[in-house]
Amino acid sequence: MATDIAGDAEANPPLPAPDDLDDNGFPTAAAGASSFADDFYRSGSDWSSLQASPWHQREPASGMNAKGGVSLVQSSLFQAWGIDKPPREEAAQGGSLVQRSLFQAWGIKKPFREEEAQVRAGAGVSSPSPSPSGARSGRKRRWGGAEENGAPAARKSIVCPFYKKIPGTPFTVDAFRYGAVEGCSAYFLSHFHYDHYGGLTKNWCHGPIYCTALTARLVKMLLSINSEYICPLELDTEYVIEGVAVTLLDANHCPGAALIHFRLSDGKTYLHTGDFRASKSMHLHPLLQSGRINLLYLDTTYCNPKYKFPPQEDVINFVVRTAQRYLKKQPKTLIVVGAYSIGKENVYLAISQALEVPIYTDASRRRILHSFGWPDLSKRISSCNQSSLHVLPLALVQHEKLKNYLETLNQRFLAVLAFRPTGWTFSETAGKELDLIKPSSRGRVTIYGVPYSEHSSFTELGYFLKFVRPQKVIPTVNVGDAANRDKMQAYFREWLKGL
DNA sequence: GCGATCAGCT
DNA sequence: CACAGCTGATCGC
Repeated sequence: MATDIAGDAEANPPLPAPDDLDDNGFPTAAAGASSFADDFYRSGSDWSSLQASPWHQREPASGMNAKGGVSLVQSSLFQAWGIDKPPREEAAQGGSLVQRSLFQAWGIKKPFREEEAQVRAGAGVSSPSPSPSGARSGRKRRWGGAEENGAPAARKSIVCPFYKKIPGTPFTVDAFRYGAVEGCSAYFLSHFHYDHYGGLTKNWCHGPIYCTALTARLVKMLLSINSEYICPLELDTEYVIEGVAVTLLDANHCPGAALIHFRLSDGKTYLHTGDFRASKSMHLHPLLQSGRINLLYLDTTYCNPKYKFPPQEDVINFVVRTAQRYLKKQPKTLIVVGAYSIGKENVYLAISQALEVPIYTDASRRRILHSFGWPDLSKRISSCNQSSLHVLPLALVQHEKLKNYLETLNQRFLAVLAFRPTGWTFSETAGKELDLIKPSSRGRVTIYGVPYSEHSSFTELGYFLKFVRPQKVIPTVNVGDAANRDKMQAYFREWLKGL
């Protein structure tokens, strides 16, 4: 059979579901709303090979515990496959985790959901938006905005889009802004960036949140989520959750970011990339080498040939060399790296190591960075702003603001050299040499935009798809625009041709 | 007054 | 362009 791609134009529409569950195991939404299958087909795809029995009728997998929750079936896949891996901090102290109920380990008193504990209609999801697919003139999707006619829509009125649901399971990924999602009893968080955890507040009460241990620490620390909802999972360790084998893999994105691998009891395997940068090391992972992926949820942030950028290592070398050059010319130069809450750590860590200077940043970021538990990073963090390396919010990396910032450090520095690491500024100079990057200078402030991306480039996406050979692909980014969806689907088709 | 969310902006 | 937010205004309590 030819590879099916989400969005195939000549796909046949499905028969209407006979009851309140569609043939992928998702409850059909309230009247007027769309089911997973409806939305999937509407986006133009053949869904026929993904039939799965409804989740609430399936037999639990053998590893599932009596309470219908979670049990650990293998302590580590690396262990199981005889691959050497250094022990992680949590794993080292939690050896007994393997045998114990994870509910107990996480301090959960009772399972969140028994079979009948379906989300009540109207509990958190009110009547559906008239335009659920939200094609909004190229703007990023907004949630819960007032619709055109009449009174402002109730909050949380936007339903969870199908591409955040995992068919045949009661799972969603990065779907926290829709209140209680019908049929969902386990909410996965791929990584701690706002556009993925948005909607998670201290009042969260819709079900357990599964994520990596590092992400779990951030959720607890910064969002004040009741810790009984937070379920940290070790990387490369298979868990059985609601009868589905789940494994988190390093996503090579920001600290704590994970790919999520699902193996259903009927043998279907799905991979959700969250946000990721495809890398060679992923090709070595046992779970991605063995067997085919039936369905791939793909981070398509840069799924366009105009996005080309070098390996992160090359960019880091460029940044370090540039910093050294400026310091030689002017020893009283302040080096600034712009960054969001988490991500880009390796850029300033490399500068810190090469120049042998500590990393200064404000107290809130220091707290976040220390929470990673990375000794090489922690030991270089300083609370003294006399260091010549500062990490600032990206919003501050502008000429006027850096000029003001320099003045607050009265005379300690005479110039500022700042870096904005991002993927998309490089689209213009695509294919060019790093050394051709021209900084923007104004007075004593020099700013370099550098193509340091934590998402896959277009070519890396191509390599990844050819390696994974998914039967179907669901893009998860830039899906608001139909023309763009079609373009991406054409790329997928081309990459997978003949595989 | 307070926390959550929104439009606008980068 | 569109990353992953940030700022200031507004909403609901």
